[in-house]
Amino acid sequence: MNIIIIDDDELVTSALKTILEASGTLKVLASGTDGTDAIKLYEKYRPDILLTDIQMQGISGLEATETILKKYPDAKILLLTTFLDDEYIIQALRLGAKGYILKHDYKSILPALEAVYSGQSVFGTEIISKIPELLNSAPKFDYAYYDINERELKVIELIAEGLSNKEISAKLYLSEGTVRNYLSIILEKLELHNRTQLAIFYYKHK
Amino acid sequence: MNIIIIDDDELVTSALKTILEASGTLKVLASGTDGTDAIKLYEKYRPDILLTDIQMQGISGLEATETILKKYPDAKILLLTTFLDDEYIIQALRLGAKGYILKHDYKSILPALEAVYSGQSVFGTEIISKIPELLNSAPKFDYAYYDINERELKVIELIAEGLSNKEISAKLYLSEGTVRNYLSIILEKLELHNRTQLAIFYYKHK
DNA sequence: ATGATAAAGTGACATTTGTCATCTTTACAT
DNA sequence: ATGTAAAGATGACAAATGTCACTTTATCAT
Repeated sequence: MNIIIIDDDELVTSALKTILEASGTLKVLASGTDGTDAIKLYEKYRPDILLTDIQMQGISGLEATETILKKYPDAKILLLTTFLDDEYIIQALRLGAKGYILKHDYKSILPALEAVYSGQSVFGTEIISKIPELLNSAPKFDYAYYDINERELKVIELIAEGLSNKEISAKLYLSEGTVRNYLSIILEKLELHNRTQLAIFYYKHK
Repeated sequence: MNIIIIDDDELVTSALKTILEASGTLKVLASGTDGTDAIKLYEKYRPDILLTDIQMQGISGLEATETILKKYPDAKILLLTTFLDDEYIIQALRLGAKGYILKHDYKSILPALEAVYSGQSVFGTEIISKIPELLNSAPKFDYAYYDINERELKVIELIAEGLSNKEISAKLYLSEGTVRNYLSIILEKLELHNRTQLAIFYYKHK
């Protein structure tokens, strides 16, 4: 298995090279210190796997991943990073990286490389279990931003359950007219035109 | 690394035992042929990893996974199966299995075990890229089941975009009255009461 | 050619929805 | 205590929505 290692810190790349090659199962073809190196070296060597840090000067590991995968969709890229950042993880999943490993989990690196080499994808257990949240919480509705208060929010939620104004008024101990007024105000704030659009908006942003 | 192997076919378990132990890095503590064995043997040996088939007589690998994880939340269970079945995959992800490997991908098994042993989760690349769909398409709307035809479906989609009957009629070159009739029929078929509920239904099932 | 079936339209109707201007009540800050 | 907001209510109204019973038109198998 031939790999390329990219990391900001040359101490890290050389340490990794030593450790990984000691296993006897792989060869480090080259190493670099930023996204530009990653792209150049990938094109030059076409390694089995590119092992790269995310946070780096200039072009990040994620940007490099995107560029490389656009040109070589089968590229196997394993991301190496210091911490679990939801944004990074979402990006990594969307782009199609084959793995996301924490640096301090150094014992995981070689097994992860082996698994990726054999065609699998490797992510931390915490990541797998968090995927549903990660993907749902993408846009997220900022009620405060739209100046929606508690009461109005309650009305929105009930509309999003498909209730009529009358049913909502009963549930909230308000008169039907009041509910209508709330709805009218909500629609204006959100720049929508009817309750159906509101329900749709709610499901798209929640 | 100590593991237990479960598979319907004893030929498979013995072959796996031979192949895997040849690596010199792991020991097969025991093997069994169904979900009951899986549970019993897991409790008896508490292996580092339980490698189990899904389809088996009696208690399936997924049911065994659920039972074991309920009692031992930290159990590392790697599922082994013959094909990619969306339902199985969803279950596996929900339950918290540490991996899902295809049997014919025999070269992946050892690396996957190593990666799981080191604390990672291993899933096929196809699975990772399909996760968004898998999680969204969980219940899936069977239009045919509800006896919804092409035209009606189109109306549903436009309502789910928040359009009014008038706008829909313009888009579909129908009269507004006809659109109203379609809606009325759709609501009856789906046992809903208004267009907002229909939009919600659409987003929940698509 | 004709009868059956599906697709589309009409008109009438009761409800619901959304908008607006205008109260009443309550709270509460000064 | 007094003025000013906020929360809630009312009533009136136009427009949109949903239901129903029919009619028209087209299609197509026999």
